[in-house]
Amino acid sequence: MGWNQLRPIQVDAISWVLDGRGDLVIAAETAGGKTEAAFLPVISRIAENQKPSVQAIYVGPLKALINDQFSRLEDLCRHAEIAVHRWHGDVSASAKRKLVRSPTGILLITPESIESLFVNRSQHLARVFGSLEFVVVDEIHSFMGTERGTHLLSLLNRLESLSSTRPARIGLSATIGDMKAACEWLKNGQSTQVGLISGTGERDLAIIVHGYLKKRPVTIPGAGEGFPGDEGGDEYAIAMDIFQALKGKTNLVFGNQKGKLEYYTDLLNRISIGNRYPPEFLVHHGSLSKQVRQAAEHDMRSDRPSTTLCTNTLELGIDVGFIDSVGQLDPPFSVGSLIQRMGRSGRTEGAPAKLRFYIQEVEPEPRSPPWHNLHLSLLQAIAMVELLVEGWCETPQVTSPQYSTLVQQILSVLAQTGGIGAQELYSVLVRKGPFKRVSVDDFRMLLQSLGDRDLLEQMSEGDLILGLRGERIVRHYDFYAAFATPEEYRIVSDGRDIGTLPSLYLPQVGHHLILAGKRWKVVSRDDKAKLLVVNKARGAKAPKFVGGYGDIDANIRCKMLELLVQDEVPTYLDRTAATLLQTSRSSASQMGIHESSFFESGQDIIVLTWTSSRINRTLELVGRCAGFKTIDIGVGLVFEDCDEGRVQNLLHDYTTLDSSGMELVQHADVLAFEKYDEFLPPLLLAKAFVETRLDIRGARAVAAELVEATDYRVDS
DNA sequence: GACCTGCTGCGGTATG
Repeated sequence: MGWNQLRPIQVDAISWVLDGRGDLVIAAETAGGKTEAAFLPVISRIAENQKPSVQAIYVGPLKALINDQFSRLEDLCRHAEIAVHRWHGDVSASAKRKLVRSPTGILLITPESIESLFVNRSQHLARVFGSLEFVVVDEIHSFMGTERGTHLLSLLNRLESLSSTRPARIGLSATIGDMKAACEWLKNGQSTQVGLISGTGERDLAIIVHGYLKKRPVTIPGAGEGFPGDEGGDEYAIAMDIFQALKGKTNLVFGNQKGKLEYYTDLLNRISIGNRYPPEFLVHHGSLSKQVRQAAEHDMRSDRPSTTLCTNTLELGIDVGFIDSVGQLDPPFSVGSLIQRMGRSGRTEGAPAKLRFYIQEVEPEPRSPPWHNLHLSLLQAIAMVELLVEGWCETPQVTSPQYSTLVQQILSVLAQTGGIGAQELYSVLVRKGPFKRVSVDDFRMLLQSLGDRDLLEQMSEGDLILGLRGERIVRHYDFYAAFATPEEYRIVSDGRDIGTLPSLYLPQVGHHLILAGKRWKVVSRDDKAKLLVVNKARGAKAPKFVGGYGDIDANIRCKMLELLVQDEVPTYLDRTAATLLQTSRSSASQMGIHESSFFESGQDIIVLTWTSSRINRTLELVGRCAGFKTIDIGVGLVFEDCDEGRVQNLLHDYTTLDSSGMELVQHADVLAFEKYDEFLPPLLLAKAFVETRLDIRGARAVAAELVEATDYRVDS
């Protein structure tokens, strides 16, 4: 291959795997040679002793990633004469039939396609995977703590039980906060030891944080329309700065909201044309059609400069060629995400990664609540940069029992076997599989509930089989994924797919729309085909998508508070950002943030907790449960129409209460989040909510800290 | 005040 030498992680992985020392996690940055580290020894082992069975599988989270790895592995395997196959939704049925007829070598596959094998080709599985020796899982950090991850672990467990010997698992991961958690995830309760090989990836960073203050429109009484004040901090100013800094080179600008990225792409291209410059801004996200996305990817790899505004779609390792610098609109939701995004720039030897933040704050009104003066977005961005430089990164939380995914796996095993006893079902999925925390009683209750809803039925001799409704669910092609997706309409122009929009926010016929960075007018709507036909137009309105809240780690909030009580101004802030930080510090000191966590605001009490989203969500429900009107504001909570003493008592009482959290559930607005939650009995639905959305122990610890800090102040 | 991911079998028609 023209390589001069192997990298250290490759040398270590080769001896680990060739010595047969068992399961392994390999952690290194993107393009750190992880794939070769895993596959060089795997290929050696297979070449020694080829069998008429798939001997190694590679599981990847994306079709595009599988396609990339497929070409790389084909090159590596050519001389060893080992076949490489891929299996995902875009692979032809004939290629799939061919593999099933004569299984060999290495198979690259998605979790959903493994699921489809169990449902549609169960009679061939023992032959195809009877001599499976290696299971390689790529990007395991993207699976940890998600439904898709639990789904995958269940499938691997079922797959491995078909093989005569237990295959070795090799996980490939980006660096996460606690690598042991990745080893534990891969091991999934089995008694094996999991080795860890980590690559070091120190790089120089060039970071600047641009701050903007958007003035509120000033309304003069009697003048009717408000008119804007100083134009310095609005979206146009931000776009102007992006245009000046990024034009003429190839860059990525990450954002958190698809609608906002569409808006900025349109604005940036208008600015380009207005300045007699080619419109070279592209957009890339999950609601754009495959053709639109591939066109953007193609442009990025070409020599022509272009800047692509994107979401996490371009965060994982898809090849987009050389990227000069990375922009970030608003702070992202995790440091891990920031590291991955930054890692996409300056991929040449010795070149620093370049990162530009664009953070817009809005000027508070005279009667705004006090935390509006703290410029929380800016604080969050700075906190994340500080944590990144310190080398800290989140560890994905893997805690929940995932009843929704268990429902899917029960239906899948029933489809695979045609019928099975309840005890054996329990053994396959719970005792040996990833649902170990589900008790026998809960499992029985779940089966009962699925029986009541006609998903399954019990025959007279005791075996469970699919019910009529269960049969319908399993036979629909929507069954294979463990995660839910909202209902969408396809947006089509001239017979070509542009993208999709959620049914919830469809523009009306005759109205305008920006999508794929272009302007459209809605011509017609077909509810049966879920189709919106559009034509090119001059009018424009940014699209709206369905969204929720991002969970933020406690450490980020903690660092935000730290920044408020320090004096030092980081060197990577521009002038406005530095001024805004000073303003938030003086507001914080005026509030008395050093002395207390409790603040009066009108009739309300504000408690600033500076902790995780999950803890705040829990404390919000604790308040509601005790009859308070409580609102979660991200960095803390508001207790409406209240006084500090009552809040203190509430928190104090909560620290002494020994509760499981189940009493909080009835005060939550929504309980069902996951795909098969609608089939759960109420008790399990409540348990799932407590385990995945709340943090009972954390909330109690924070409540105790808040109360103790107050006691100390009163005493002294 | 959020983002992302995945998917089968079929019947029809065109091509070799």
